[in-house]
Amino acid sequence: MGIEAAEHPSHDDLGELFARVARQQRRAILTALEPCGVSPHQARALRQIVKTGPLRPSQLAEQLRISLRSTTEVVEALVAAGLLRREPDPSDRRAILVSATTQGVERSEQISEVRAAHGEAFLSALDATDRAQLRQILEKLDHHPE
Amino acid sequence: MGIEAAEHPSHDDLGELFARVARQQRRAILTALEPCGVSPHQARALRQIVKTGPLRPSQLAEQLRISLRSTTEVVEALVAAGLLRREPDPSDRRAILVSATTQGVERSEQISEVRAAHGEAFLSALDATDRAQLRQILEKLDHHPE
DNA sequence: AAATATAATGAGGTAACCTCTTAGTTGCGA
DNA sequence: TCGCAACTAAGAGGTTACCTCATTATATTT
Repeated sequence: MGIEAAEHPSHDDLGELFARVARQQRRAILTALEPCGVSPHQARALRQIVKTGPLRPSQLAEQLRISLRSTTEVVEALVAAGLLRREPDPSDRRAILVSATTQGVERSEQISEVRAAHGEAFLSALDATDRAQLRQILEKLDHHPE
Repeated sequence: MGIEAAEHPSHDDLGELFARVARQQRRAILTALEPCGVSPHQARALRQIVKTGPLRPSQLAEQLRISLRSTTEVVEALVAAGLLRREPDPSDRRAILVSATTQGVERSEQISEVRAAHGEAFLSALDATDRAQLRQILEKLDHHPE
């Protein structure tokens, strides 16, 4: 198929390498985040809300690129933890708005610190150039579905 | 905490971008692999066995960087699908050797084709230079735990 | 032979998703 | 203004890809 595909298995290998590294990263973050009492997934959602302000679940889903249903779930967990709050959306009674509680904002800051302190273990293997390159490449790979 | 952390959220963002792209990739592969009747995880294990020849579960675990228990699981599924075979290891009766069946080898080839054909949707957004860079960076990030 | 280590598996759990269905609410066209 | 399609979120239930801890069978060391 590809010209060089037979010589060295570029595509397949790269994909698997990527998947493997992603798995390792996920695990590292999971461990680093443990003392914060939130999963990586929850941390991402919390962070997004803190960053953008109150959102509807559907908007949050869009921004996190996950399904609406999964968003409901994550929000639920964060509400239970007292980090998010659900309020009715005044402009549409079908909808709700999810916003961060004071505790949520604090926790989000704590999470950022923990991540920074932990060096994001993972990314600390890269210098600034690598990180910039990686960012560029990842941005090419990040498909916004609309 | 980092000097530039306040100006542009380099670490955190990059980590999340990475996670997001990884998730998208996982989904793409999952879909692409559906007609092959194996999950991405299973495909990786099968591929490894086909590539290296018979292995003990513990060796496979090491190579895939997953726990022994998870390996048992994946092997089980592939044995059930008729793609792998368990045989006693003649040199140690506690151990078994996992090897690919003829069907397993064929399926592995089919999987490679499907992946190539599907363009690995994901990686096709990158040119050769990007791919080479990405590979280098990922190799720096891939920690072999020993 | 007894103690210890090792190989794999059983039991059971978690995170991070998913789809399909259900239940209000809205808004629009007849 | 009545009726219905469209939309919002959540309930029900499933899947993938992991994990740890306990158990069983064998091997190795003492």
